[in-house]
Amino acid sequence: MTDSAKPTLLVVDGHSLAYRAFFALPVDNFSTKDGQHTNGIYGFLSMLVNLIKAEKPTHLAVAFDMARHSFRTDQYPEYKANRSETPSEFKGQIPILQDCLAAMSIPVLQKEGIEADDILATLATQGAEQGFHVLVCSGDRDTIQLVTDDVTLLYPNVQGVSQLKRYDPETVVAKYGLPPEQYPDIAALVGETSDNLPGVPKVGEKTAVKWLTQYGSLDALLENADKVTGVVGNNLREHLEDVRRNRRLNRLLRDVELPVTPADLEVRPIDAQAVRDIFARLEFRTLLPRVFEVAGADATGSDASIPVAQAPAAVQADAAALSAWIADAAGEIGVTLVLTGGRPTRIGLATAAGAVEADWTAETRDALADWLSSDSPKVFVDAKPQVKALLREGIDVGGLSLDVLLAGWLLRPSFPDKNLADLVARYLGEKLPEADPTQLVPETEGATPGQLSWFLLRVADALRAELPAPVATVLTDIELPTLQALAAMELAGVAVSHEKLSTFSGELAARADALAQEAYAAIGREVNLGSPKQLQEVLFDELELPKTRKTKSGYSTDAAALADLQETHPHPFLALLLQHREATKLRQIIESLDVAIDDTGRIHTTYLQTGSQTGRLSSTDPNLQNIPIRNEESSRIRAAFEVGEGYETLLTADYSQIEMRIMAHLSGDPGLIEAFNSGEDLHRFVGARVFGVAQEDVTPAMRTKVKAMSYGLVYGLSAFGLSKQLRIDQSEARELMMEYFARFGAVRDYLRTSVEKARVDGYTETIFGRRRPFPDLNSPNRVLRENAERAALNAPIQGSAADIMKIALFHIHADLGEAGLRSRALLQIHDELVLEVAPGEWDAAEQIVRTRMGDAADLSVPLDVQIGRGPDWNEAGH
DNA sequence: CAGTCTACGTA
DNA sequence: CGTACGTAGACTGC
Repeated sequence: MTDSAKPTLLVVDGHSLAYRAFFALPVDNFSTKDGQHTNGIYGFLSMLVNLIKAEKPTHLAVAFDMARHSFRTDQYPEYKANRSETPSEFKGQIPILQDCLAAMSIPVLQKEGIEADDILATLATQGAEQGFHVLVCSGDRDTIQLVTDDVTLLYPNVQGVSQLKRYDPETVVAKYGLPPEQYPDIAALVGETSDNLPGVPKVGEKTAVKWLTQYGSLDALLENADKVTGVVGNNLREHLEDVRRNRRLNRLLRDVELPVTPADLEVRPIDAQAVRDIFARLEFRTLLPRVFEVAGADATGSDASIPVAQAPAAVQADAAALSAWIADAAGEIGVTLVLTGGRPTRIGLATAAGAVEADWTAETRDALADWLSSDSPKVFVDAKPQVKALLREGIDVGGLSLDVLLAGWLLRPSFPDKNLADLVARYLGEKLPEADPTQLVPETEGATPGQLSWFLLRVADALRAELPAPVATVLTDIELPTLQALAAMELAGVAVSHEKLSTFSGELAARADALAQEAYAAIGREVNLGSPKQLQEVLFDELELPKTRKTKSGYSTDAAALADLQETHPHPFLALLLQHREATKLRQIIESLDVAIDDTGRIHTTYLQTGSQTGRLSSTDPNLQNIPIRNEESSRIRAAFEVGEGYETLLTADYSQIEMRIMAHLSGDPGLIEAFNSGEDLHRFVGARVFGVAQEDVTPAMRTKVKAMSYGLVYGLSAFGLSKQLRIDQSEARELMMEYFARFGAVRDYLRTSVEKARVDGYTETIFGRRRPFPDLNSPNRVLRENAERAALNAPIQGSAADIMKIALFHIHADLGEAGLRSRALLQIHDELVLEVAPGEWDAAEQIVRTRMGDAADLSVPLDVQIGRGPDWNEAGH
């Protein structure tokens, strides 16, 4: 057998190489947004990928040390005792690295009481015996002893892990003057500082090699120790035991009992979906294609090794055949509507038994309309655009029993799958047939609408099996009804006055220009006021103002920082810059609204029902949930949102202090519950309790403080944060918190226990059963853990509020429809709804809104609803 | 041209 | 060192 025909076994010491990578790569460049350090993981995987690419191993494993103690420390407690504590930033990366390796289907080996190098030694020995060419990759010099004609050592250079030096027997002899098996003898004499193994004083490699050459072996040298002359001879005689101990400890075990043999380590296909998931979480973008390249997988689609799944061919049908097929079909039907420009063009239907599809024509529409609006159960993937398209066709879809995209989001709100292909890969472990858009004549045909329906039906089964009962209830009782209300709201849109917007925009543009000119004059040159980088030059170099809060690439020029500067080092430029920012920001918002107005004078946002991790909606294109409200100027923007033609007025309805009410309910705090039941001003009530004064004696300053505290609680506020927010000493903030909790102790108890419960359960839960996983609550990384704690504290509160608003919304939508009213919901801004009320319908609409919002949840405190009325959003909002 | 950073609007 | 979002412009790197 020639060498190149031999299988290659690559065994890697994961711990030592990741540790080198950890120190070689700057941690700042390798952390995720939320603070997980990834430099060790990245460096290791990067090296491994290069190694696999270069060496093309047929068999592969990575070994890890298990804990600090091993049989070596049992024999010699001081072994490696001089090593400083492993940084916790590194420790936390090891389990994640092992998850990565698992996703890449690379065996991870570790064993109690055994070091990684012993596992490498055992596998190398077995591998060589069994006809493998073995590559050992380790950062520990003791592995040199493993080198033979069949075993090559890859040893990292000092710089890090990017360069590996190859050691074969010749290289070892060239470097040390002795064959590999004698390297431990050299090491025993010289000692190994990093392992806390002292050798013979004054003896280095040169002397050790000279002696070993002269006497032939370590045993012979030790026997003849009395013959060695000089000071070093004396040292040797005085340290014979050290040398014997070193030699005993640096011998790697070659007979560790392992659950695998080299033959079991054959390279297997990676789990493409798992790799994508974990790399997404670690924010490894460039590494992903490299891993897929060496794995021979396709980075854009699913794993190449997973065959494209086959769906039964869909029967091409006409209107009559569709009607007949539906009449025959039993149970749930998967529905896929192909849309072009928001209009249906094709439809595919499927049951487990088979699929059917047709072009969407007037005939098919009529054949399907009754069934589509009936209660007969239908499953969709991403139903909202399809429901919307059907609404355009005059069909109000009924029997919406499942949307697999929503179900997938409820299961994993952090990384929702984007489409059916993702879901098929994750929940069926199959690859959805997709046409390759880069090929003119695609090798694989994409699935047809009927086949897509067939797949989505199977995904639905798999998802249902995974949905915990409370989460399934959230899906059917909250999300699906909400989806239909949202579809109608998006379709309705909101009327916005182009005239009002463009007038205002023009004024703002002029103002911004004037402010910019003044600002240039104040500093004697022109800069791009929108460039933080250029502003930093002006502020900190030219004006020599004191440095502000650090950002990733310099110092902050945000509004808070500029306001601070203005207070300590007033300069006209600062105020002008702030005003310019304000004017341009407003103008941006106005412009983005203006271009979104359609030819009927309305703006149609898109609500992302899977856009948050807490259960809230988000709004895009344009975002109508962040329309300014705080200052005078912004009321002019809101005034541009008007009641539409054919309608009488806008109605706004918002929950007051819903999150604090949920806090009162969840904590059961008697004081807070009383506060809400008393109907008094919450912050006045709380202020009176906290400061021990009568309610009428609560000063505005007191009210501000408890208000900040109350809101802060919902977000996991610290004394530090509170002091910053209120611009008071930390000690005063701490005092305030103490007083607050002395009066409202159940709140603190609730917050504590809810995080602890989440730590054990791994997730938080809203009042209605919506869950959000929090794996980082047990992270060794403090930043990560504490971030997770604050988010976990907030999730049930924000999430329950979102649930309540959704429940209110879909009931309002349904009630208005059932009452035969034309009035309709238009916007949802988390705790506020905006409706358009038709002439003569005010009383009925207001009654529905009031009742449905007030009764959306049965809490131990009332849900207070504020309703406003007016011709535009500004007036209605007051 | 795509992705990141900074800044900022809302609840 | 307070949660949850989306968007814009400047900048960076391919």
